[in-house]
Amino acid sequence: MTAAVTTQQAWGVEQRVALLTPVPLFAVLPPHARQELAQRFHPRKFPRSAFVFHEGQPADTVHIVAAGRLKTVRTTNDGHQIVLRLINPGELLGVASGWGGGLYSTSARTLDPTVVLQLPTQVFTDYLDRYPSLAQAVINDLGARLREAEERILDAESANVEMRLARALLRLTTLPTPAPPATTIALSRQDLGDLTGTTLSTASRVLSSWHRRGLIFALRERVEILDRAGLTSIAKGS
Amino acid sequence: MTAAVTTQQAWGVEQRVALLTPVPLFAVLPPHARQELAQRFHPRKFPRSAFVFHEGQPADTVHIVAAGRLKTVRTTNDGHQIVLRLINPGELLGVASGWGGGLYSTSARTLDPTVVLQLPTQVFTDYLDRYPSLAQAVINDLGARLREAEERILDAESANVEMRLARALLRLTTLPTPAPPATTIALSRQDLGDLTGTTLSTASRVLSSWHRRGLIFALRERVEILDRAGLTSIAKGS
DNA sequence: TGATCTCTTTGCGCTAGCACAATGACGCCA
DNA sequence: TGGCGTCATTGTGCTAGCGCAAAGAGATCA
Repeated sequence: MTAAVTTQQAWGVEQRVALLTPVPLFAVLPPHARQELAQRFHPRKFPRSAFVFHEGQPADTVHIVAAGRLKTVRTTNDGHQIVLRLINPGELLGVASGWGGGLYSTSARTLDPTVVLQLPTQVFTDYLDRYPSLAQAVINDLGARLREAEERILDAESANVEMRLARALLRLTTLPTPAPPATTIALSRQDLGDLTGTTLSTASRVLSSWHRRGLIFALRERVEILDRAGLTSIAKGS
Repeated sequence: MTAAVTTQQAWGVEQRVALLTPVPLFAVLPPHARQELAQRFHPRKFPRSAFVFHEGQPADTVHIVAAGRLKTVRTTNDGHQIVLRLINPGELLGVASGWGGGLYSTSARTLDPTVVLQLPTQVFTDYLDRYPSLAQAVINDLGARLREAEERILDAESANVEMRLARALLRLTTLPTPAPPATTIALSRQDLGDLTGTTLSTASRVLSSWHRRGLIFALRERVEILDRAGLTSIAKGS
């Protein structure tokens, strides 16, 4: 998953292909197409907390995360930050944001030092035209993201802060493998708040309370889940 | 837009094609493909307040609204209703809901007497494979819906009830033509509440207040916008 | 080993808007 | 034209959670 991408030079063919191989979306491409595509991505490194792009910029690039993590954020008029999506290695970014010569509707910012592979949108759409299976895979992906977004709307409009936070923690550790749920969430209280539509203070308060109750182990920029069942019960509304 | 579809019998070739012609998504198809596709849609009529499908059912059908209006809704554990999307004539439904043999994640219910054209998902994906331009159009559409959904998340998590309601009214009358904004919204207070994540009571209270202030004209199951600028100012947070 | 910076905890008052509920208006059908 | 069902209005508490703010841990770097 997190390939050994630590230097800036040396992007050999095999290395490039190796970065693309684990990406689910490109699994549908025949090997030679994947190899060709790998050549056209342009790798870039970003430090922690850097912006990969800003809301309002022309959306002319498709990005894929090779290593590290990103968040997409929007800032409201009154200075509020909302985290709309977290993006892990292997995931695509900038596909929905703007298509028809549009602008990015969010900003993208790194959570860790991150390597991103960038591709001109035009090239990507060419591939979509040539490989219907890739287009179908993209449709699949967007459909899944749309369902996630609707889930979030539901949460935001009907669940209280405790439920939203519990659901977020569970989701963040369940994605997307059907196998063993993770146990650690590496996010600040601020980011957890921005992700659940609450404030730093409230998120901190709730997590502290859960820590005291033994549901989680709360430390700096990290939450360890101790009692999954307990959180599930809170997520459902006690 | 609302073709003269009032009888249940008599679905001639021209009539079927006429239903498909104004659908933006199918504009990219060559005429013969559109004609062929028209033959495979199965038309169905629904009375007001009827369910076209229920959350949890297998998502094996793609729907297109020929006349009338639909809403997609979800009911929360505590009996709350949330309206996730309104669907007007010419729009597609069931594309994102379930793709990979999934289930509908929402229920779809008519707001008016409605005619829906139904197509097996399998047939639709076949067309996606054969016509890359259709696939691109679908990707476009999903992208736009994703941006709308993110906008709604933003609203839900950062705006107060007045702002959310004002924004909803403005959006409902602006979509999607760049031309003259409409002035009437034909929705009950309940639906407006379910659409903005508030209650019937609160929606009613706010609209009454705006009515008194001359911003809107509020009557049964209908809102007329009188002062667009005033609403815009509220939408931005006064 | 401090100095400093970032992240977190916690207290306190305040209010938006929900829950609950009764009453009133409108429209449809026989 | 009266009766009934649906939709809307409005009143009265009550509380979840925000805003503001100060003080307390961990990290990081020289």
